[in-house]
Amino acid sequence: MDRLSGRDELFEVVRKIPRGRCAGYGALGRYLANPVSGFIAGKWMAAAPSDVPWWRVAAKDGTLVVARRDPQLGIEQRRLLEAEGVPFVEDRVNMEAVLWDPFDELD
DNA sequence: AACTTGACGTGAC
DNA sequence: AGTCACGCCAAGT
Repeated sequence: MDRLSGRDELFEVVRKIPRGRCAGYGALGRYLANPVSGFIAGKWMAAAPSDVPWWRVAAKDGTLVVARRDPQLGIEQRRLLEAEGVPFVEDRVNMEAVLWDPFDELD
């Protein structure tokens, strides 16, 4: 009713991820008024508008999921993250260092 | 206009 | 370690 569609609400949450931090799909989906699985959250992220920091979303273990279907985009995501000072281990984000959970912020 | 298909995970078993 | 259920929506046919 007076709430955004789950997808739009997800984008709102992604906008709140601070610079230099990174969140997992599952955590984001769980935070919504109507929680969804990480699977669904991922699908919604595929349609993320340009004004949301989509690159600050990765799999829980730090994998840049987008690289799976578009290696080029994966490279760009890594570049954007490193530009914010996000540390990498091999080809993954060091999630322990930068993990952002919306429940921790209680914005 | 109805139906099918594809789309950036995660944890439980 | 492999399989499976979970649940949404838009573009194409």
